[in-house]
Amino acid sequence: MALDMSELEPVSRRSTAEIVADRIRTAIMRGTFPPGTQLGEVELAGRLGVSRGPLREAMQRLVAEGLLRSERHRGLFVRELDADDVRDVYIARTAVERAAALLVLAGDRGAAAARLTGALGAMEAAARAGDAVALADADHDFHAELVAASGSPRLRRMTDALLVETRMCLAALQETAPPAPDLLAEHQTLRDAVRDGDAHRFVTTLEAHMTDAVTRIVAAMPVAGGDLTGA
Amino acid sequence: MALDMSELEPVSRRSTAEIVADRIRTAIMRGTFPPGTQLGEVELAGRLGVSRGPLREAMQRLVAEGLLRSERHRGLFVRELDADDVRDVYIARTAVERAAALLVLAGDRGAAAARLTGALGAMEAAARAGDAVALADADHDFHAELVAASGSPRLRRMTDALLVETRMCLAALQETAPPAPDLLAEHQTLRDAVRDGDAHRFVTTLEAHMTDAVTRIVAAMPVAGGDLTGA
DNA sequence: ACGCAGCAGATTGTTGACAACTATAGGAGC
DNA sequence: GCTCCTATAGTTGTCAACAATCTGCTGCGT
Repeated sequence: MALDMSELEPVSRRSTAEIVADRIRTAIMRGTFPPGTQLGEVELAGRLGVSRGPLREAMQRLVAEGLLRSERHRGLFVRELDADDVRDVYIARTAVERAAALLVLAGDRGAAAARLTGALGAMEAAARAGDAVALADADHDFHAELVAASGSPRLRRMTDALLVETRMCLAALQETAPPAPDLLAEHQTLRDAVRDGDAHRFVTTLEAHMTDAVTRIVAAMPVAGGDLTGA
Repeated sequence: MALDMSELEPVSRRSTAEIVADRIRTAIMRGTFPPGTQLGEVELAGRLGVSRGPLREAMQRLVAEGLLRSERHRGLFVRELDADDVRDVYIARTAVERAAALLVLAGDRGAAAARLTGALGAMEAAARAGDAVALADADHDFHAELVAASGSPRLRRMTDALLVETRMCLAALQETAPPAPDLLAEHQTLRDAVRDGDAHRFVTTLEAHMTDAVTRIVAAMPVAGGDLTGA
């Protein structure tokens, strides 16, 4: 692992809006604010100990990321994701992670494989402990590490946003319970493909991994226009 | 082309921050604010006829998009792009546009090819007229249309941001003057590949197109640490 | 009973002023 | 002459109050 230089960094270099945005983002990710809920400005500002000004700035940031939906003079709502959104998230993730993996394969594969192995260890531990949320965290970290290892800031930023949306889906579905052994095996295959420099195997496994996740999530989703009328 | 339903849309559905962000984004794109310039809040707010509140919200949005760099208690600066950034932008663009093209090839190729042909017409007209900025606009539109035709909102949003950064590079270089005939031929090849459903040809041409652009831009860039000292 | 005008409550959008911080220019001391 | 300290100007960060708008309810008229 890299050195921990956090002690040397200035304390308050991050703006208040950024900190507030991070807090709300994780809250949305964890399912604290289910999709569709309205976020009142005064209540959130009071709860976070800031005024409405910085909070509104943070909200605009989240709107730009696609996590919130803003209706003028009506309020801010947590974005609701339908089946098409789930498909779209995974299409984008596949595109970005594929590109990241190709960059990794052209670079330092050993270091990347080591980082992925670390994330794999966390997944195994979570799976053994039967901790579903920890498993989701480790899964999240695995893919984040993969893209981070590519060294591309833009792919990294895109993935961060997409992973948050992924967690939103999972949180809304209240633990879709993917079969842990299969999940582990697939990620192990990805790690091995990175280690061995096998691009074709990686891409094939990744695409299968993504389409599997989509079908599982979409199947567990409540039907969009859930009425049983003939139309 | 699709129907023009703009008359039916509500007048002020877009928030002020969004409008302001669009204005500043295009200004940065067009090179009105060169990279590195500080954007004073009071001056911008006065020029746009809004107060500092909405303007700061718009700024946060642009910071989230990666167009601005915020230094606490010091100000907002237009992001400066070095050679690594150029490479990164084109890596991300290649990843996104490749995925978009594969979606298009799996969908309505004819409609997509028609939209691309329209953008190609604008490129030809601009090339004939020798209008470099119009050519850049048409080039921009071509790639935007391609990704829009994929029907993926997320790929669309990513491309919008990446294309703005692309224009930033070009504007900073004061018309890098790519050979117009070659540019036209490459885009024609891309259109034909979409029309014929030739995925391999499309990807190959796209990658060549991107790497060409990178080498051309990087070569025309001022050297990062442009001192001639021995180090 | 049903529908609609008008009102009350709450929420968002905007503004101007105040506080905190940074950078620069000038002068005192060595 | 050079360095360091200080005052000052200009910037950003934050806040509380004001204005505009939407929603739900009440009461009247048909």
